[in-house]
Amino acid sequence: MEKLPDSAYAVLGLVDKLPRSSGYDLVAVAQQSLDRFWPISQTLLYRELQRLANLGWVNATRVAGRRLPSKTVYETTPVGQRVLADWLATPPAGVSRFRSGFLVRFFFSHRVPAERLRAMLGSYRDALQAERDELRALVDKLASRHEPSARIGRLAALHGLKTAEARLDWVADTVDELEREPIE
Amino acid sequence: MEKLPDSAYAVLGLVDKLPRSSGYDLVAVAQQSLDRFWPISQTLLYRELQRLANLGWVNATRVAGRRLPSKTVYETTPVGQRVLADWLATPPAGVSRFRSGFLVRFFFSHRVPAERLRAMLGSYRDALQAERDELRALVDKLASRHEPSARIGRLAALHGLKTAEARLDWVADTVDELEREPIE
DNA sequence: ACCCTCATGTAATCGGTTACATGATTTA
DNA sequence: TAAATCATGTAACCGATTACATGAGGGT
Repeated sequence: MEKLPDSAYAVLGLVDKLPRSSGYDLVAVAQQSLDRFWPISQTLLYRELQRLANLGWVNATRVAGRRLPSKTVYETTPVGQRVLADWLATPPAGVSRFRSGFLVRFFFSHRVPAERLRAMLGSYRDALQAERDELRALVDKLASRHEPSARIGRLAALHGLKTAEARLDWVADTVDELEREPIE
Repeated sequence: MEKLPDSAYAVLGLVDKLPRSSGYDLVAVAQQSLDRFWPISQTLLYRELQRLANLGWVNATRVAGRRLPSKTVYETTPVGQRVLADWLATPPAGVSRFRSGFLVRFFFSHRVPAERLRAMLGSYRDALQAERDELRALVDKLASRHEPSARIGRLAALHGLKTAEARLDWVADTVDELEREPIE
């Protein structure tokens, strides 16, 4: 059994979650929800859709539109559903590889004048606050709905919210410490 | 001015931070420190080193070793230092794109039996705890040292520590909620 | 003799992004 | 008739990883 990139399974999951959706629809969904913790570009999504169809994990059905342009809709096959279940059960390889544009800069900020360092921390805080506010709004919005997917979405958003809040605390602490004891 | 990937500047930063180090040394440093928030593989590091030398941002000096094999050591040029300072001052593009193998699975866990879901959360918690313990140890180790680089390293580690702790809280809350109100 | 550390690379592949192209249909 | 939405793609590139190759010197 060949091992595909996680993005392939993510697309499989999307198809399973929203059966009989077009690629176009799935792109929109991916951009709104999944994008925060597993970005998938439009091109990639279509490519994976092709692959999944070739593997027989999803069925592609052409639907002639009477008013809207005709489209292809997808749904998972029994095989696809089993593969998806298997993938969900395998723990992700290693810890989450995350790349932080802020931290990599911060790490090299020896020699950076204190004032600049404060500015860096400031714009990081701004970005975090924006993210926190968005996620807070999303959590609130989903709190009123009780279907499984809404609950899961809310919990995923909460994960991001807690993360952002913790990092905002870190920024505050760090600013304090650097004020009390500037570096060099 | 051409725009290079952040990894190029990260390597430039490494050279600047540890002047007259060999590629081999820098690989080791990158693997230990930078790896958590900006992984750079050995191959990539050597490639970027080449590029930086060609650009004149670092000087490469061949050092014949009498006992150890000869090596090439690097140091930033004045131009390189200015470029590095500029890069440090530019805020990172967008928010940090992070990919979570756990969250992407969790997001598709509709239909996953409650027991499995608990197992997923459990192994996520294990990974987080391991990360938290490592970072805690690193923070403690660096707390005793007061040079700029140790302080920055400690603060960067604290960033990861706080993040891991917040996520562990999230796991606990989520396990509670799913116990009180299972999904479907 | 053999393995470990030091030291630096090449080759192949791939996952993913950016930019662009196309065309139909609906709405203003 | 012009813009917006729906819908799907191609081409090119690139950053990064994996796997492998090589060789010298020191330690057991």
